[in-house]
Amino acid sequence: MDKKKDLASKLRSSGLRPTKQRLRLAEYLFNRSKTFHFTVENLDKVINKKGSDEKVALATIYNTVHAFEKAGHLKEILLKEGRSYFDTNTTSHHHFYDEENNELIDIEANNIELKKFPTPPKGKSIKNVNVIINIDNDTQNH
Amino acid sequence: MDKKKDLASKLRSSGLRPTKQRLRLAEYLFNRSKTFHFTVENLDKVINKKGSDEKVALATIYNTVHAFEKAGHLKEILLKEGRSYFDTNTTSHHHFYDEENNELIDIEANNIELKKFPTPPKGKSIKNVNVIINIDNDTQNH
DNA sequence: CTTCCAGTTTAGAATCATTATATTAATTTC
DNA sequence: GAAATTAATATAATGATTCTAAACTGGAAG
Repeated sequence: MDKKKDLASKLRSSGLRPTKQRLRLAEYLFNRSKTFHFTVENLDKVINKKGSDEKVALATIYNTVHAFEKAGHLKEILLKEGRSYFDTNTTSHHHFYDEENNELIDIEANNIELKKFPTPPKGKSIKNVNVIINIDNDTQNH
Repeated sequence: MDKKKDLASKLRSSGLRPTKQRLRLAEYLFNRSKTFHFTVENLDKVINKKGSDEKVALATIYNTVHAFEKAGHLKEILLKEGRSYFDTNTTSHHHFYDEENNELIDIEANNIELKKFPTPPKGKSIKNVNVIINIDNDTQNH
């Protein structure tokens, strides 16, 4: 199957040796039709669920996720302190965050437009813009 | 001096007993002309710098900062995982974040306006919007 | 093929910020 | 003021993440 080969070259062209573990994680993360959000804890649970063929060490999952992030295949999302969230959608976009259900929903970049735009301080330029819209149940009005 | 008295009633009206430690922290945090950003580590260093009259336990600093946050006197800012940032500016506003100098700069809410605005999922309403604009040195162009 | 070795994986220890615990101290209430 | 409640403290515990040092592997070079 040539999906495996594609992954291997994706890794290679990022300067990452396509090891068994990286391919396994890459396959889980990238061989799907829709992008998604996850934590390292999630990933560990899925990859190392009981009965799975071969375990991948937690340290390797951390290493790999960071390597993928550095290579631009993942984006980190800052949501709450104490836990890192990652997104396989690496295009410029934003998020709804539903704290109730601990759920993240993508907002396409072109669905948010900053009308006014502040000038960055002298000598600095904008690297990226990060919008998180926190949402609530609106049943009981506060 | 009636600043102290003001602080005490500020605490009391938030349901917080004006203890020595809370007053000390409140004085440091709120009796100043400009709002600012800090971490618990910062605060601990300043409050418990050697030679200071009386130490405040680190746990108390955490408790107090959280109590102040809950009472609406502080806002938490999510910047990088692993460390919480707080802001004494509790009005609705946004931030530039200069990762180079690890510096936060306020952007007034009315300097950013979302032109298009996505509709939140059914049954949900917007609680707050959080914009962080990451900035870079623009000397060497990438 | 075999050898070799830089790059990887691994288990477990270490770290760091934060939170919990259990005791002591300070405030408010009666 | 004494009792009751809330807060402060030192220290231990936690939980996510990073470090370490040893074992392993992919793939380049013979």
